[in-house]
Amino acid sequence: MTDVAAAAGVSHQTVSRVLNGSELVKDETRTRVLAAIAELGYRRNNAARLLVTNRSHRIGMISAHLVLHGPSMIAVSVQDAGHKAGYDVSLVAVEDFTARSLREAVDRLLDEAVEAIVVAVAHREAREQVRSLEMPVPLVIVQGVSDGQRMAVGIDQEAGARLAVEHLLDLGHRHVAHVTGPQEWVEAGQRRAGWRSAHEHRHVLPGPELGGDWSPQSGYEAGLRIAEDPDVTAVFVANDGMAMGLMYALHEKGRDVPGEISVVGFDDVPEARFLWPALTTVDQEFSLLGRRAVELTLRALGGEVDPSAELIRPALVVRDSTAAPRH
Amino acid sequence: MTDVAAAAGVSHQTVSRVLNGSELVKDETRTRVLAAIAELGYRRNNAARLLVTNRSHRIGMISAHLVLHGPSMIAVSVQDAGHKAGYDVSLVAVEDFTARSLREAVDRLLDEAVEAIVVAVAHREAREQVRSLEMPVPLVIVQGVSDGQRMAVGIDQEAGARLAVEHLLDLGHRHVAHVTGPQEWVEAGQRRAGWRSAHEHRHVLPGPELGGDWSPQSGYEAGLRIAEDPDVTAVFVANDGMAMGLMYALHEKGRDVPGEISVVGFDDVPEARFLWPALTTVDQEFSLLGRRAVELTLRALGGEVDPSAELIRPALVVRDSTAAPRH
DNA sequence: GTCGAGATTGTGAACGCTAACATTCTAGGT
DNA sequence: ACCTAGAATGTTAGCGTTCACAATCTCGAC
Repeated sequence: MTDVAAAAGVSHQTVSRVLNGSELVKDETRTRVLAAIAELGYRRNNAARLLVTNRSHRIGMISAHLVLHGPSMIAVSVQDAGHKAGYDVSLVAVEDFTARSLREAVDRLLDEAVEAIVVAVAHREAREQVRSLEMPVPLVIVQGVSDGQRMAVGIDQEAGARLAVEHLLDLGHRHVAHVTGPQEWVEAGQRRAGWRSAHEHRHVLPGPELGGDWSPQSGYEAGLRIAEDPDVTAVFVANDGMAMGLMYALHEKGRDVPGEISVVGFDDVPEARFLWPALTTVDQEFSLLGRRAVELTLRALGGEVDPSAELIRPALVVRDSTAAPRH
Repeated sequence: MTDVAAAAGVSHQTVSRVLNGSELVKDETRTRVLAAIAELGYRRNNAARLLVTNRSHRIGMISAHLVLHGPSMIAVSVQDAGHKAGYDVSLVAVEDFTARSLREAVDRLLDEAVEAIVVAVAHREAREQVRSLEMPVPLVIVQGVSDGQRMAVGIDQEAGARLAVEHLLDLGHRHVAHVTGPQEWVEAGQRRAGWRSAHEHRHVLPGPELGGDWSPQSGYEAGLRIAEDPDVTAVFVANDGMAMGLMYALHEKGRDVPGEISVVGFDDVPEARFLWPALTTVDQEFSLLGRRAVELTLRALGGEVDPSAELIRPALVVRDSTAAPRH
């Protein structure tokens, strides 16, 4: 900066003013400074800047299971929205949810001087651990939150599940079976709750419930069991990956979808449309979620105390894996 | 730091020494300092540190198309490997490959004081643009590189394609059709080259070539055309997503896979095993790629000039979408 | 006891920037 | 010509570290 100042024949402070877009610089001086900057290929040192201003323009994000569709979409979209708002976003992926590994993740982010932390981990355990951590910066929760919750943005999982189940019930199915996600995930619990409440609302008993772990393999195993049960005519599967595995098992056992059994997934992964049959599923608008998360973070950073945001409503995408039951 | 020094009754320099694990501190003093640190909840300011040391312990990565399987796997694995090596990694996603947007991406990273930049964009245009940029830090290319290339790590796409095509030829197919990726991607070109060379090697003419853009939709369109051509008994599709679309089209047209037509994909996405029929495909070890990229970066940072690494060999995963042709 | 080498600790400056205040221009009014 | 308010610019200090060197301890050998 001193060099630039010398080259332009001004003081370093004037250079600083130009860089920060101050009004108090004569146009002619500004031009001269800018020219010097260009000529010298000068770039301002952000470490020094951060040191004195204490503003890093960086927000941190903690994620997990980045191989799964949802988490990775959220990570990308937060990153993107952050950039657009002039923030860098640092991502750290955790592999388990012990107090220790979360503490480490938070510390790593704090060391990077993040101004806020976005937690996109829908694991119950993780959630509690993080909450209990002392946090010198605002903390925003993404994913698996409930309505009205402060400092949190999310998609209404329960509503999504209800959409799926009601669609099936409307088609004339007596009840709907459910393949759940792992119950440690709050989303899994919420989708399950939606499934139950949709049945209750119609005063019918829900179909059988099978446990899964999001993986196609676990869906496959659930499918094998469902194929044996002549009573099941419709299944709501907690994500598209498992739905795929399940349909594979049904195929393998010679059960027709949707002729004998209707299937609804959750996520609307890009492949869903090209499964055979094309999968009816629930679409979650992840990119909007990311934007909302950043927006909320910014509000908190702006001094608003414990802002909250509305849940995003998912939408049902009806394709070919669902039909009325045959009698 | 001054506070800690005061609390421990030493000078700030001694605190600094403790923090940096210097040997020259009496055990007793060290203990006292550590206690003071813990008590005051002190954490060292990295901005100040960076300012004086000029080492950011951060490497930058430029990616694109993070929704696609390959790019996102690579991003995650570089990030991960970087962390394990004690580096933070900043990711910036570019949306197009103009000189301007790449310049911006690089600038953004340089502003974050990255010590090296990893470019994981397999777009020809992007590649050239980046190469032409003045770079004050080492630049490592990941993806779509060729053998022996300096400062680059990659997976041998051509070998992978040859594996796929030879498998089909070995089964007795006369020749193999190919659905390509977009030709702006160097991977797409390499897979295409592998497809051609496998045919040449057997002294047979390759089957028809259809253009795709990685999307299942484009695979679907290619599938529609292939379904009409009675001459095609085997297709090598440049990625699994398009293979899915293609198989969907074949189903729709009543063509049996693999009875009438065999299909091989590329990527081995987690869903591939659960397609119906389960997809034969080529597995790329992305996590290894990420590790190699970081390793190479570290070597360059360590002063080695233009280090190079071997290409990673992909593996064929044979499942149910391929079979011998009927006569 | 005294000296000196090595161990341990301390001191001051510097990294590149911005904040706060001080100084110098400039132009309009008298 | 002279004053003054506001515009434009400059000066100094300090952000929290580490580096280079200086100062002080400690302990064994004489």
